[in-house]
Parts: sequence; C-alpha cells; structure tokens
Amino acid sequence: MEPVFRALADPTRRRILQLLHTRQMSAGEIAGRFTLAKPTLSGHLAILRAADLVSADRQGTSIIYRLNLSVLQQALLGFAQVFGIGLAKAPLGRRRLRTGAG
Amino acid sequence: MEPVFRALADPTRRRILQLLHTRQMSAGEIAGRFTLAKPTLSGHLAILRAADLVSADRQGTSIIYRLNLSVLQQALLGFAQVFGIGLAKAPLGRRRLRTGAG
DNA sequence: ACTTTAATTCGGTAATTGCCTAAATAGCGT
DNA sequence: ACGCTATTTAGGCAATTACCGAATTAAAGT
Repeated sequence: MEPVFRALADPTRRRILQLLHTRQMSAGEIAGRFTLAKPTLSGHLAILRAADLVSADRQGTSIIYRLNLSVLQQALLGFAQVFGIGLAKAPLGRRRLRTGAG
Repeated sequence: MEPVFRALADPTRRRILQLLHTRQMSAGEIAGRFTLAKPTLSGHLAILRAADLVSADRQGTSIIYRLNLSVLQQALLGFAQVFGIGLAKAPLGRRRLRTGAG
C-alpha cells in the first residue's frame, strides 16, 4: 500500500496506468507517448512494477506491460474504506475501445 | 488532483487524515500523536491545506483542523472512474467516537 | 559471430522532500 | 505592556526524486 501511493504520486506514472488500462503496451510504445527519455520511463515502469501495479512479460525483444487492475482496486478500496467511502468494481467490460488509427 | 495525490504519498499525512476523520483536532493535538517535531507536522498540515484536504480555523490560540472528506472523495472518485472503478459515499454517520480518555 | 532493435542499468545533476532547532507571529490573561 | 500557550516561518542538512546521455544487456535475424 505504501509503494502504491508513492507510485501514484507522480502524474507521469498515473498516465502510464491510464494508458495500460485501455490495452497492454510495450515499454517503447509507452515511452513514445511521452516527451521524456526512455531511461526515464523505464525508471517509472520499475517503480510501478515494484508496487505491483503493472506486470511485465518479455515477448521477443519487447517487454509488454499490462495493468494489474485488481492491485489498484485493492489499494484504493483499502484506503477509501478507512474513510467510510465505499468502492465497487464497475459492471464488467471496460470503456469501449477506439477502432481505427489512434 | 495533482496536489491531492502528492499529499497522499506520505504515510504521515495519510495518518493525519485518518485522525481527522474520527474528529477535528488542534495542530498541537495532532502533533502529539506523532514522534515528529511540531514544525514538521505543521509542514505536513500546510501541504494538506494546499491540497484542500483539510481546513483550518483559529479558535483562540489553537488552530483547529478538520478533514474535507468531500475533497478526498472527489479525488478518489475522479481517479477511480478512469479505471472503471465505482466509488460511493458511505451511508451517513462516521465511525463511533471513543469516549473517555484517549 | 555480427547487426539491429528493444529495454535496462550506470553515473551524474538539479530540484524537491522530510526532518530538525531556533526564531518569529498570534491570541489571551494579567 | 508582559508573559504564557499555540503554531508557523526561517534556515539548514541529508536523503530522495526526476531527469538526461552513454554504456550495457537481451533477443532475433543474417
């Protein structure tokens, strides 16, 4: 929980999570969405990995990152509960995917 | 939202919010719950104020801090919604207050 | 084995953070 | 105005953070 909140503190890392919520993505593809250098993004991804907010799997020369939504949910839930804020999984199915070129 | 997540990153500040959820409290009383120096706590409170997570009202020589629960709720809601996580206000009424000496 | 592509690790820098003690500010009672 | 209590501001220090370019590691194709 501590590393999760620490990870969420940075806006770049929150954007990465949002990006990975739409679909899984390679490190390079993620880096391409930002104006930061790749080593910088790699560092952010390492922090997200340490917080278990994302998982990484090598696929050829690429490393594919995906969001661990349940970890994020659990962290938000645990925190929100302390304040009597209820938190519930959304009805199944994500936001509609965009078709065509992004 | 940015300053809120930045504020939530520190465990001391999260504990302060939890403390203020049970009841409002003076700066000194808050400081008494921690082993940190008062100026350090004062700094944390300033950050929470800047994020609008707490409000401060002078009452005599004391300054009474109270939690802005709705701001916390809104921040968590806004963030959670992006991930399709629903978040709802709890049924009215806080955690039972402790009677007697604390 | 060499090259290409993809990502990380290394080494270093500027800015921020969290902490402290000492000093200043603010209100209240005398 | 003086002293007491409560809190913040100021000044400084060590640790962490976010960033970069250069070098390294890893996998796959030639």
